Amino acid sequence: MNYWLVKSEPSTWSWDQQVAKGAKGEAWTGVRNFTARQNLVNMKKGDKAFFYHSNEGKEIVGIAEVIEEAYPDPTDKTGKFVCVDIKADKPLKTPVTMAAIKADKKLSAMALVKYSRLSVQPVTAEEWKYVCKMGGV
DNA sequence: GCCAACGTTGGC
DNA sequence: GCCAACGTTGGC
Repeated sequence: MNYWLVKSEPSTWSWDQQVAKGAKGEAWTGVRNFTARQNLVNMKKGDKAFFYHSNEGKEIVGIAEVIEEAYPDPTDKTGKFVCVDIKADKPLKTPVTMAAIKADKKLSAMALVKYSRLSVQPVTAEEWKYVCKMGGV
């Protein structure tokens, strides 16, 4: 099992919208970056991903699960990019903010801090456990 | 709304 | 295949 972090601006696609989709989930489309694309390709069914709100909130708000592995992104006319399907798993009791992550030595090496522009990032098992604990999950 | 960081594009 | 220019992202 691998862990990931996906980012979305709530004005474009929010955690609440993801939750509303329920168990059938939703395609995670719109990735137009090769590094992020590679991470999508590496996702396996059953992997978990933090759901991060950028711009508004700037915090990890929930946990999603990969329910369909990478396939061509229907919103990409060039055919170069892919998407996966994810469903909302559970929310964090306490959202973990960017400020909290930056302030914590254990998390200061997270891709979220180092590569803030990357929209799909890997998360280590240690980081995963630690953030879950911070989030009260 | 500004600006730094960085990925992508295209000319050579 | 290098590198400058450009565009986009996202924190502040």
